[in-house]
Amino acid sequence: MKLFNTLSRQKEDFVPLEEGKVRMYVCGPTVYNYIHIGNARPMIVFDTVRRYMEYKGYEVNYVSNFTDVDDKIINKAIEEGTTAEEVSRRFIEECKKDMQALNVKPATTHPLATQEIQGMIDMISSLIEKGYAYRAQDGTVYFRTRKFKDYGKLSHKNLDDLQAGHRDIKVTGDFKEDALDFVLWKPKKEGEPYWESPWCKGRPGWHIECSVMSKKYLGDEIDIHAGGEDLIFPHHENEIAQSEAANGVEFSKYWMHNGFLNIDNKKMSKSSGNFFTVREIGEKYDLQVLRFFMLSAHYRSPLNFSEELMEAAKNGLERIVTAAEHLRHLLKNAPEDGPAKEETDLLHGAKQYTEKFEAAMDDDFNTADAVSAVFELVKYINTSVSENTAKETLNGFYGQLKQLCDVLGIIIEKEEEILDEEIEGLIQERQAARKEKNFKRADEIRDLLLEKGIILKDTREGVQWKKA
RNA sequence: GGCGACAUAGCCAAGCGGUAAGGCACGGGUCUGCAACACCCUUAUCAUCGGUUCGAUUCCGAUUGUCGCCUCCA
Repeated sequence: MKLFNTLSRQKEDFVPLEEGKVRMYVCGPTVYNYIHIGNARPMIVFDTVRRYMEYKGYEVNYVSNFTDVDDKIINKAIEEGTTAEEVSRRFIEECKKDMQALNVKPATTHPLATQEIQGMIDMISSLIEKGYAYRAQDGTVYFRTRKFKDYGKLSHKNLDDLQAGHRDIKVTGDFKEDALDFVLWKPKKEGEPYWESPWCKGRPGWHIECSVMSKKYLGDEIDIHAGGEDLIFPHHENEIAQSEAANGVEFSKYWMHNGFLNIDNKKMSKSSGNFFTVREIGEKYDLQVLRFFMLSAHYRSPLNFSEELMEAAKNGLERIVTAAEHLRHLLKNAPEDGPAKEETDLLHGAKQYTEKFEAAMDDDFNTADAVSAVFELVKYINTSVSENTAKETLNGFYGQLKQLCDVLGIIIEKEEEILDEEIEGLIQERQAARKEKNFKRADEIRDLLLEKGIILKDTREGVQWKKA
């Protein structure tokens, strides 16, 4: 299995620190609102990475935080006349609902920044002891960036260029030793939540949270650290500096970053008005469609979002789900006797698609290619099965399709839905009408059912129905 | 200004040295009472210019265009 490591800017073979196990940390959202569809990309992408690792037999310890203390949360709380704690608690719950609808598996641990303050204080103290951090006269604690020799190794920047870039926007009036130094602990302002610390009443800087939570739940050294590409600098660069300075070992072996989701080829932003929450999209589409859409491109490429593309994704997903439905339908009346030789051969021939799928995923999680393997399998199945296909064969196809879709987090298995008596009766009546060639009545009933959200299909093997 | 990414059919998107996967949409057809589903057929020389090579979409250089990071935005 190869993955692209931002650190080396190359695809590298994945070799875990510990045989058969993966320790993975993904930077989670700041919970001051419903998550937007840009937040959903890393969630979906790295959930898929995790699923594939598990498919390959790794035991994955997957940690993803919620940043629940931050200026934006505090502002929201002030706006609503409530507490930051209430705001973050509420949106964590809402976020979890969205994640469930996107079929993102819950992390092994979802730590909260506010629950890990002591660990942060400990790490900051240790950094001060080692000379990597200092307390300024206003109580702010800064990281001494230039002291950390490897600073810039992830984002491939050198400090002097950074300094030059900063010159025109350099903020004066603070107590930093150097413009590049970043905040580890900041003093509270009036009305803000705060914690006691050796330096002042205040709260942690953003970067220290992830370093601490990663250390606590995964250890000093981890396999994979992931997040959006915008986090490379400064967030992840700073995490590396903090963790490696404090722990004395390499923080993360591999760094993975997803490309951005754009709207009409522009970066999504509230100020531009091209901003969608997952919740909003969910009103119009099953969020499975959003997930499927996100997997249609490579995770490192920018991905454009539009209504047209969602429609295309919806139709494509439908094709896969329909094939699965068809198999389940056939399975109800399938012959029990063992499969003929030809069928066994067909089943065997289908293995090539699983191989193609795995090859794609092994190559830096090429989900676009993996999805195409699923489509090819669907076509293969559609042309291979009929009402005469043996149960065992159908089960074989179904199992294979399901296995691949499970890796992608695409749900093809629906709970057996129960029709109510009225609808059941209408379907029966329509069948009777069709038998008598009373097609007018048959079509009336079909339209009626459509209004009730039931779509009928008359197949060679009988009537199929599904919810619209 | 510094660093980086990308440019493949109407749209989306793989491939990355040996003459272009897959999906959506469109058109034609088979099946079906019709519809839907499914199946079959049809649709590209890979931004431009140069170079390397027996051979390049795939490597190198230049040009044009788009985008991102350098601002606690995933």
